[in-house]
Amino acid sequence: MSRSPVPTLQDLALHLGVHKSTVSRAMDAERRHLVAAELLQRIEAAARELGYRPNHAASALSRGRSKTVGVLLPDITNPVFPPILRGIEDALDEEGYFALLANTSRPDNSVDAAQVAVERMQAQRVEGFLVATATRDDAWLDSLRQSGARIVLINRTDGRGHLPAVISDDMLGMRLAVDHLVGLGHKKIAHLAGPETLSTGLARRLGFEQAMREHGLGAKAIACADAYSVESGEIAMHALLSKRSKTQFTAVVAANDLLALGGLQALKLAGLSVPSDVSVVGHNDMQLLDQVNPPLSSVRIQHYEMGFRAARLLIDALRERPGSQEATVVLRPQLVLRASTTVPISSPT
Amino acid sequence: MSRSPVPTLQDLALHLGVHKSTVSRAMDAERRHLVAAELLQRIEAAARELGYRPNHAASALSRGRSKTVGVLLPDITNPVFPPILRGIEDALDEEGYFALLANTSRPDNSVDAAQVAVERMQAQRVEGFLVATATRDDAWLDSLRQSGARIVLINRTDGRGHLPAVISDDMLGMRLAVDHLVGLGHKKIAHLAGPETLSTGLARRLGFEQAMREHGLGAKAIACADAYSVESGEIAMHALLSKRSKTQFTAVVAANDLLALGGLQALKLAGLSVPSDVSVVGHNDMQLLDQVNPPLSSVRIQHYEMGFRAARLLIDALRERPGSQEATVVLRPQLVLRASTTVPISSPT
DNA sequence: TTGTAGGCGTTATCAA
DNA sequence: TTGATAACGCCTACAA
Repeated sequence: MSRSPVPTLQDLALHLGVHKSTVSRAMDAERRHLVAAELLQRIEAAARELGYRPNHAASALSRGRSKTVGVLLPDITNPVFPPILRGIEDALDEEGYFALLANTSRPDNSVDAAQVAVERMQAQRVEGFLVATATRDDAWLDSLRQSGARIVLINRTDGRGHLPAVISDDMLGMRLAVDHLVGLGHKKIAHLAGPETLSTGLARRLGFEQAMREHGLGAKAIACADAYSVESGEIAMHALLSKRSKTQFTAVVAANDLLALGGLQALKLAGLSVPSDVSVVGHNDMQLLDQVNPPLSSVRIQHYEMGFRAARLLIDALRERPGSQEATVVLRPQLVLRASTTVPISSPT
Repeated sequence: MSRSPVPTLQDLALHLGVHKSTVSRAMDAERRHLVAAELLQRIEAAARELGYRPNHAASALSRGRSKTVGVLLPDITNPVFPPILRGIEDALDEEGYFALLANTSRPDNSVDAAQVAVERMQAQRVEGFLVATATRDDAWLDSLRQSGARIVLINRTDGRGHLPAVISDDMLGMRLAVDHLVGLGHKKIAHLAGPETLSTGLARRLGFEQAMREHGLGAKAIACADAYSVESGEIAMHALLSKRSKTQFTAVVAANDLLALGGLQALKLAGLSVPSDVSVVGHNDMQLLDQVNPPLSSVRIQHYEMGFRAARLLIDALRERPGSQEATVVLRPQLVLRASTTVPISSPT
């Protein structure tokens, strides 16, 4: 039968007694119309029969497009990223692209993990990058940009706004949370802030402060967690509680659900109950938040949509569709109310 | 300077006044020693200077190896898969491989999503497949196998054991749960089973039944959920409760944490408290299980390890390292005790 | 130790 | 509408 395990265009051509470039044309939707209808039929039949599979590497080499993009994220194990990735892949899939994924946060040499990943991706000739690594130290990102790579950021912007990005309106998210609590009657509201090295940590803290200002309230009670984790949230909440006699807060807005969860534990330990003593609002609305006790109110972010839109933006840019080039898309978050917020107690214990 | 945006071996060779095959050799760790030390230095310097990046498509075409494997899973959004994927990628990374990912469960044409994905991957000339789609209807898998593709299954085996796989010992997992409950004094134990169409659903149910048999206990109270979801768990638990006057169970083992969570809700609704009225054990030990109320005991599965080992197995097979060829690796689960189990009440209400 | 020649499978550009 | 030819960038003989 066929000499190689998987037949090539040449094999097909030989089999049919036509030239391989004719077969090549028949395989390409864009140029198929140049082939006689009857021949086209025969070619397609033969392709099916012999089990022809296009060789992507050859095509990539020949036309210089790999139909592949690099995706950089810290750790797919972090629950915010799966929906983002799913969105990315669904969008890529529609256009016949594949994602090459790299988890850049590694236990060992976390420093240049991103660098190394980028280089491997460049060897694969990815056509662009989707960067969701959310950290604000972007030395490698800068050099990547300067090398002329196409980049779309996800869930954060670069300092100077040079790069297109798809982000959530973090300021608005915090405003929604604060507005809700103020609407319930809270005046002393604390903030469990995320690390300032992360753009979300910073933006949400600023959003909190601004929202409080808009209501004419002070934003004194702020504790910064040094990571988005339950443990850090618990520690930060302890810090907040130690000053509570001064600040007298009756509600807490956390920069992240994990922090809120940690905060919940610290509150319980301190003998305070949620929401009757202290109301709590999280951020991200990650899965299973409705299963904790009490079910946690949270600011929901459109993770899937972020990924999807970012991938579309990148692909459009690769096609040089004008107008989508330098865009930054800002998605609206939404407050999801559950059982962790209520009217404030008359006076804090 | 260089004529193309990214220089090729040829460009480097010209720049240095040597032949491109010499440069090629210098770039390959395996053949670097064939190049004069001093020349090697110059080549490396020039490569850095001109910003040379190997073109993967070209080398893939030339040597017929894409350094790429396909990963099929239902949905990265399902919390069991991120650690598996992370394990896969860490293992692939070590060997310079990339994963091409496909989420095969799609809202629309879920039937042949896997087929389509496989074909796209074959066009990319993936060297093998890691299949974690856990469903037991494997028509496409069969044909894939027969086409001679290298495959390693994750978290399930095929019916006839034709394919190497990395799985968790589901029977043992259930035994751990049952042993624990029996040790506490429970005799009437119910099972919240998963869908029988999934290998894990079936295996865990069988494991449950066998474990009960070993203790001389009957396994009558079993309700099958039709999906691994909180809602299905709640429904199945309602079914169990409706017969409770007959079965009088004092403990429940769930095939999955989500089912257990749904079960928890149904129990609460029925006015039963966990663990004082009914003990509950989940399965998978997914994240945040320690945050629910009460913190759920669960059978922990080595997800990351499953992914890592499976990827290694595949790579080894690709290298035809003997002995690793047809292996099936069975990993041991572990019971993680939290607050959802205790001694049975003297007589069920 | 280095150079030469040919090919991997596809696409692009002409020419017929 | 089809065929011929030459890339694409790298690798692998083999020759020097």
